[in-house]
Amino acid sequence: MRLRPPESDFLDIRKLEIFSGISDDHFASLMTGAYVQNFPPQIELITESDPSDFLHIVLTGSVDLFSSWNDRETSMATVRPVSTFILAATIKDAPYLMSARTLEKSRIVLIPSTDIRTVFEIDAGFARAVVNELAQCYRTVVKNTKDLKLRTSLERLANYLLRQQIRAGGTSEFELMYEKRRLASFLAMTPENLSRSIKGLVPYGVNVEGTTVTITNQADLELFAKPNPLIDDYTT
Amino acid sequence: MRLRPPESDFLDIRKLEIFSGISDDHFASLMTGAYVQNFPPQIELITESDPSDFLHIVLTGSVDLFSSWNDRETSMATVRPVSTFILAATIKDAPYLMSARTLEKSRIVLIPSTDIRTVFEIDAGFARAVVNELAQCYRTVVKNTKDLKLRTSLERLANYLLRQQIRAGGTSEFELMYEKRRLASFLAMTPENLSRSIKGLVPYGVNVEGTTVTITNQADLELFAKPNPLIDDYTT
DNA sequence: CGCTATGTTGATCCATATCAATAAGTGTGG
DNA sequence: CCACACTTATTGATATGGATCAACATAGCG
Repeated sequence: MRLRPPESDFLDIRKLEIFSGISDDHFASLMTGAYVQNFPPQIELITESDPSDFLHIVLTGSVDLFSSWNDRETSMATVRPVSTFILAATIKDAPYLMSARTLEKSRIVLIPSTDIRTVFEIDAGFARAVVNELAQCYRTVVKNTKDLKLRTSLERLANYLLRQQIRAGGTSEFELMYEKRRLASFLAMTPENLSRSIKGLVPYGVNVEGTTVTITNQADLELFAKPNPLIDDYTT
Repeated sequence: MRLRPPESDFLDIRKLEIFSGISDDHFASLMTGAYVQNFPPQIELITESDPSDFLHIVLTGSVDLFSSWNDRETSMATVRPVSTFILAATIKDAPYLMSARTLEKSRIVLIPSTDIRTVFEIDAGFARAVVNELAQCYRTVVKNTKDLKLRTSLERLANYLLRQQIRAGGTSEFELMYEKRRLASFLAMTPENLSRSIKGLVPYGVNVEGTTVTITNQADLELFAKPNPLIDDYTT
């Protein structure tokens, strides 16, 4: 079951922002303890409240981060290749705040948290990169909170579509990255409400057929959505 | 206008978690460039989207972090002594995502962001402490998001009161830390809704007179609120 | 003191959730 | 390859949490 990462994965991981400043030695020693595994879809990789034993890296596929309370569940984020997740818990040696499950067949690297913390203590370049990654994560969650607190669900949907459009390269037609059920949960609405909201955006120049989104009136949609870099730009 | 921090402040700052691992030399050099200022209440210290010129530290008083979009405004957090804010923006050299205003007369230290970034690059102990602080901040915001997405406003209020009770030392009677207007905004509700929600908690053993909260039935309140460390414990 | 901002209460409206039924995919095994 | 089961998406009807609007009370504050 335990498999060292092969060279090809190794290179993908090395290219990650978070390993940009690490010494080759320290990187090698992290890889020595690392696992790589292929998971089928819908596998729960981690469960909230569990101790954070591994830093996870998604090489291929995608992973849903979600949370539960009192029989309710909500999708918090989707992790796509190549990026890490559960970094904060690993660093703080604190329990996971979110659960994670594969959305599709996914290739995941697991690096023991103790190894991460050890290298973090002795490799200043790595520590700096971790700070950058965490600062990025923090800012993303803050933006998300602003989205939730300052916008209605229709506005959240409109801005979400504009963000996806940019990720898809700015074309007027693009595909939804995941199923509407979970999109609804991510946007803090019910599936029924999402269904109706999609229709509610037709007057602003949006058409959705299945998973295909077509922006028929970019100007109108932007006028309605009022996208703002301090909420919608996930790169800064 | 520019004032070096006097010795007494200096000591308070030095004791901050974030300066625990820093060398005396580097700390001294940060203090050399630092300002200390007393601000009256309701002064806007920073404005979202502005470049992050200073790391701020609240010595006394309190500061509200808030955000706006499309003529709406929401309170994101309250910073109380002695702690820093806007660390992520400082580290990333990115624009502020939130604005900040004093709630009361407050004594604030300002350390030029460039100085912070410089020391951060050369002082590994400081870098590690920054990581810890950021990881903490990140986890707090994640908890906040879970609170928002998984709970109704009544449940958020109930859990907020339980958290405040703990902060106040666990006594059945304690004071609300700030005005209801802003508490409502922080909890993502209107003042009217908060007013009614407070009444809505009477059946669960809560009485509020002015700013004095009395928990008359701890068990009932907890049964209703279902507090959870993965949402409500801000220390882990 | 009065003035202004904050808090409360009531009436109403609206966004969104919930419940229910149907339709449309999606996957599985015969 | 199709039939069946099962999940997901849509649509309609209704309920409800919370917002809004308006009036009044209260409390800080110059």
